[in-house]
Amino acid sequence: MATGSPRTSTTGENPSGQRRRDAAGTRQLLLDAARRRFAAHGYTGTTVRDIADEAGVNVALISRYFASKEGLFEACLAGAVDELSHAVTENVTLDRLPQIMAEQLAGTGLGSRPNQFLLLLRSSGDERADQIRRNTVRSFAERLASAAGWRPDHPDGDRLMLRAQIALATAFGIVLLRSSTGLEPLSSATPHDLVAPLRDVVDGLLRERGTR
Amino acid sequence: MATGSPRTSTTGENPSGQRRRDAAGTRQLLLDAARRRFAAHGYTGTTVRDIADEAGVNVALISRYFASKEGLFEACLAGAVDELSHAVTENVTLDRLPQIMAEQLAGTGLGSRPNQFLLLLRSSGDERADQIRRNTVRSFAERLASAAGWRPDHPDGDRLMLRAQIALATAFGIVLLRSSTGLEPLSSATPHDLVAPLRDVVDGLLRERGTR
DNA sequence: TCGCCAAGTCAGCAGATGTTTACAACATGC
DNA sequence: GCATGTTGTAAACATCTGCTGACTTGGCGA
Repeated sequence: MATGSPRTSTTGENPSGQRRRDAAGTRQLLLDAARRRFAAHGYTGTTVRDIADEAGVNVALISRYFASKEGLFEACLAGAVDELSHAVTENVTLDRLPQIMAEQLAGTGLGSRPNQFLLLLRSSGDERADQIRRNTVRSFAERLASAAGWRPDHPDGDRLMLRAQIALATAFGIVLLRSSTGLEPLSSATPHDLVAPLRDVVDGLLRERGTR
Repeated sequence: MATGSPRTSTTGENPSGQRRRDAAGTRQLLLDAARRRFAAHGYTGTTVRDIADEAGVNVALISRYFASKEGLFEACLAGAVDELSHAVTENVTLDRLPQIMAEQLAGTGLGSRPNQFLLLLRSSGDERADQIRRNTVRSFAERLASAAGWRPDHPDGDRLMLRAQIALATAFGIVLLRSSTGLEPLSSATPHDLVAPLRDVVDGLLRERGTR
């Protein structure tokens, strides 16, 4: 795997297109490497030396730029939350949801897209990071529930929220199975392969058939 | 939390009902503690001293009885696979599936039931253990697919298998969300709460509506 | 050109971690 | 009682891990 996206700078580049001394660029290299490592091996399964090596950067710079391993993890989480929140907008409709989920779960954008989801499932033991994780997951569940007509004071709202959370669980489970086991055909499924089954799941869970 | 189930022996017990020297009992204490720890914190997030302390046993006995931390993990995995295979029988029907899933996911049996599922998602880095995990997950997916009419040479069998794997992903995702985030109402949902949504998921994914 | 500060390197510390080794406590057969 | 094998304990080990402090190197403005 590559050591990360090439640094995009306008001055001081060496022949390979990378700057030799570029704080922002180095920071980003560390973030990218850390996201991959944390997502793949979890927090405790990743060492700062692993990250530094993958980024092609000295270990001590992690402490310099992120204060600590936990700081780096929080930065990764914040970035992932940011991108995901942008992808799954606040006002989703049930009709568009399966397509969005399929693209996010199996998106081919650098192959780094599913990492975002995985990060949300990786506990670091750090209380503040876990708080971010929890809030993010809850926020996503509420967006799903809203798409199904849920409102904070909805009568029988718990039932709908539970179903939204189960739909979210399906998404997380798919990412996890794809990354953690080589389960086929799921692991190689394209967004196009996933959208029809996901539509059936979403419809089955969230499409109201009366109050049932 | 208790240090595990009381040792069941017939001789040499002390006043508290526990034998002071009982290899099989100690082994079991270690297995129970390890299952809880591994499921809750993952392989790398669990130290042998954690396990030994929770079991109330000396650390060195892990090496004695299981050769290594990896050996202990494999033993945990084998036990979990055993219990789960027994719970989800080979010939399941689509009708009974939601009830079985709900009970396995939210079963109150000691509160240790969902751990089994979690263990299947915890990678140890050990190649042999990961092989067990993969094979087990694949076996479960095939049982689900079979319930939906899938056969090894089924025409368009991949489509059905993919859907079965997504159903399995839902199960794993639910366990994960329940344990990893305190997401409500999902985390407190009883088997009874889960069975209706799960039925909708299973029906939506696996119940054939013609060949579609 | 030169001084200065940011960016990067290097070695090492203190604690944690998996494992081993030597030893003590106990139960059992004689 | 005593020898013997089993069970449990304690300490130490080599290595790994996160982090730090002193140092070097490079780039930029004066």
